Order: sequence, then structure tokens, then C-alpha cells
Amino acid sequence: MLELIEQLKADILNGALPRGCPLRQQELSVRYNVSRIPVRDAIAQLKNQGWLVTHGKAGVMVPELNWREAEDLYQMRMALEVQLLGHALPNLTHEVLGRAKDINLQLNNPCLTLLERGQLNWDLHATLYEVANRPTLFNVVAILNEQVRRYMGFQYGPLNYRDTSQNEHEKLISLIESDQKDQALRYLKGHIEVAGRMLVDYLKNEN
Amino acid sequence: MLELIEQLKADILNGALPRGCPLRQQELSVRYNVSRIPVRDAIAQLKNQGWLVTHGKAGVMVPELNWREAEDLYQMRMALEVQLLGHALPNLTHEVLGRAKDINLQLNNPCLTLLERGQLNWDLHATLYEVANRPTLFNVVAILNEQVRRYMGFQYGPLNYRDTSQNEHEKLISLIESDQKDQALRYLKGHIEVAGRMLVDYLKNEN
DNA sequence: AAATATAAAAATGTATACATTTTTATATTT
DNA sequence: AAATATAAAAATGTATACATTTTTATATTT
Repeated sequence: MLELIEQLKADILNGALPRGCPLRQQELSVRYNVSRIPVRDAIAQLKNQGWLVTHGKAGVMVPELNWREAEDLYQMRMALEVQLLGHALPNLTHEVLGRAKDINLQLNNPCLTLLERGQLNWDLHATLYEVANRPTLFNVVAILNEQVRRYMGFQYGPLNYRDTSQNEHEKLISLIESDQKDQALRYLKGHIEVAGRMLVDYLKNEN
Repeated sequence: MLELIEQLKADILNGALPRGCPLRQQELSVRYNVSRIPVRDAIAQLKNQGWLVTHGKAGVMVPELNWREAEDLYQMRMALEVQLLGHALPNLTHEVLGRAKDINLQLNNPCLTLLERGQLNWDLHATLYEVANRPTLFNVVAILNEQVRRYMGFQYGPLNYRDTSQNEHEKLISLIESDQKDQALRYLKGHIEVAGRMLVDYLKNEN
């Protein structure tokens, strides 16, 4: 069923499932070659995580992208990820920071789609957050980042953002390495804030 | 199915479903007089919201209470509810504040269980937050408060907390009425912090 | 003709039956 | 006797069939 969820998410992202019109369990069960039971399970899960919303009293649909939601998601990320990094700081060994650097190098690759870039970006952040040992907080942050993925299905923003974001990661890691805790936390906050503002501005201009 | 979820939550709270040992879909379906399908649906939902956790590779169980989780929940509440109230402040008319005051009066009733008190407490907070018009943020905050309910199934803490909490609500509302925004936000933060610390201290001493 | 009421169709929700996976008990090996 | 391998039992996962609810199309009323 996890696989089915991923397929649905992929088809939501690539536009194979149209926004705004109801999805029928039967159609989906034909499309993915399973019965309606796993389809129902997957729909319930995706509804919980904001990938689908109810359509009337029966049925669900892919929601429209919406800048207010994006703003909320980034505001929550800002508040919670700063907390999480704060808990992680005392446990961030050079080994962990090394793993983060390796991921950041992969972000160099210019062929990455925005979606792949988003995945690596989360992998990097998650590497830092994991050592916080705060599963409840981590879990909420993970869900928020997964929800943000809904907004990464298409290219947006200025082209040079790639380098900006990558440099920001480098700066963040070096602040942590040199034990400048408060500055690292403020820097992370700014990093998320900038990414959020770029997305929100883009969404506002689209409509 | 929503009814089934509520029944399960109630039975988790009152201890009818034991912690730590696996719950079987079959047993639950007999207990609640439904087939395994709605039981499965309910279990999935409760797992998503922290009321159940997986037990090995097959099965779920009621998780033990755990002070680190409680601490995380209250830290998240602190950060996010302050944001939410901030968005709500410009829209908080006297009518809305009046509704909040009416709920606070009900908290006078000394016969309330901690659980009923928790419900009214959330009703009050939700009244203020609703006018923020931030459904995504509101939804996360609502889920956090629902998760906190898991920790309210039993009596704890000093007996005079009732009055303390109620006075804090009064103070918060009066700060809002007199348009002292920053102080209102800081006061809310403290209000949640105190409640969280009380719970966490209690949980730490229990074990 | 617009608004409401009724009936048919189509959707979702749930029960039962079967398939697959996981767990537990037993047998075998070292 | 402890550790591993095997077989039986019991669990979860999924397909199909039926029940209930919702939607849509048609008929009726004002």
C-alpha cells in the first residue's frame, strides 16, 4: 500500500490526476490494478496529509495550490525546525556534519529537477535533525516537509536559487562546526524564511 | 467510523484497552460489533495521530505515556499557538471574546473531570484561533491538542491548577481587549509553558 | 419557467471470503 | 541444552459482494 501512496503522490505531482474534480475509487482501482480497499486506505492517508481534500459529501479531489497554505507550512517549518536543530546541536558530531556535507555536494548536480532537489534538501535537514532524538517533533517536521513537496511539482523561481540555497547550507554547517549556536539557529530560520517567501511570492503572481 | 474512532479513544483513555500489548483486529471487531474493515480504518487513523503505535511487524498497541513526547507536544503548541493567535488578533471582535469568556465561566464548575476541563480549554483556545483564518496552521494545532488529550485520562497535578488556569484565561482575554498585543502573545506562551511543565514534571515523577 | 419533489443511477461504506504475511509452537541440528 | 530450521496456526492485507448513502436525472408542482 505504501507503494500505491507513492504512485498517487507522483501522479498528483505530475498532473496525471487533475485538480479540482472528484477522483473515483473505482477509476483509481482500475488505473492502479488493485481493488477499492487499498485505494480507500491510500486516500484516507493522503487526505490526512493534505494531498487530497474532500469533494462534497462523497469523494475526494486534488486541491488547488494556495499561497496561504504554503505560507503556513513554511511558518511552521521555521518555528519547529529551529527548535529541532536546537535539540540536535549538542549531538552533532563531525561524522554527522560530514554526512550533511556529502549530501550538499550532490546538490551541485545541475541536472536535478526541483523535486529531486527538494528530496536532497530534506535528506540534508533530516540528517541534522535526527540526532536531536525527538521523534514526536521530528515526525511533525517530516510531515510538513512532505506536504511542501506538493508545491515542488513544477519549476519556479529565479534560476540562481540553486547556488544560493547550497551556499546557505554550507554556511549553516560551518556555523555549527565553529559552535556558534545562536547564529546557526538564526541562520536556519532565515534559510527557511527565504525559501518560503520565494515560493509564496511565486504563487501569488501566478494567480 | 468517526464514532468508532471516538469509542476507541475513550477506551484508550479509560484503560479498557491495555497499554503495551498488541490489539487484534478480530477482537476489536467483536468488541465494537463491526467488521474488520472499519476497525482497520480506525486503527490507521489513530496510528497517524499518535494514539496507537505499531507492535512488531503485525499489529498495533496503545503506547506508554512518555514525558519526552509530552514535552515535544507542548513545545510545538507554544510555538504554533502563539503564531496562530498573532494572526487572529486583528480579527478578534468583542463578540468572539465574549464567546471565549462564556466558555471560561463553564470552567468554574468544580465537578468537571480533567478530561472535560481539557475539552473546554481547547474550545476556548479554538474560539480565539478560528478567526485567524489559517486552516492549515489551525489543523496542526488542533491535532496537537487532540494528542495532548491522551495525557489527560487521569488526574494529576496540584488541585489548585483549576483556578490558576482560569485566571490565566481571564488575564489573556483582558490583554487582548485592551489591545496589548505583544503582551497577550507572551502571556499565551507562558500559559502553555506552565501547563506543559506541570504535565512533564508529573510524568517524570511517576516513573 | 423556476423551484421543489421523486426516482434512478452511481458512488462510498461495510461484511465476508480468500491470499499473503507474520507469529508461535514443534522438531531438528549442533 | 541452546540455537536453528521447519511446520502449523493465527494474524493482517486484499478482492468481491452487498448495504447504504449520495448524486444526478426526471417528473411534478407552483
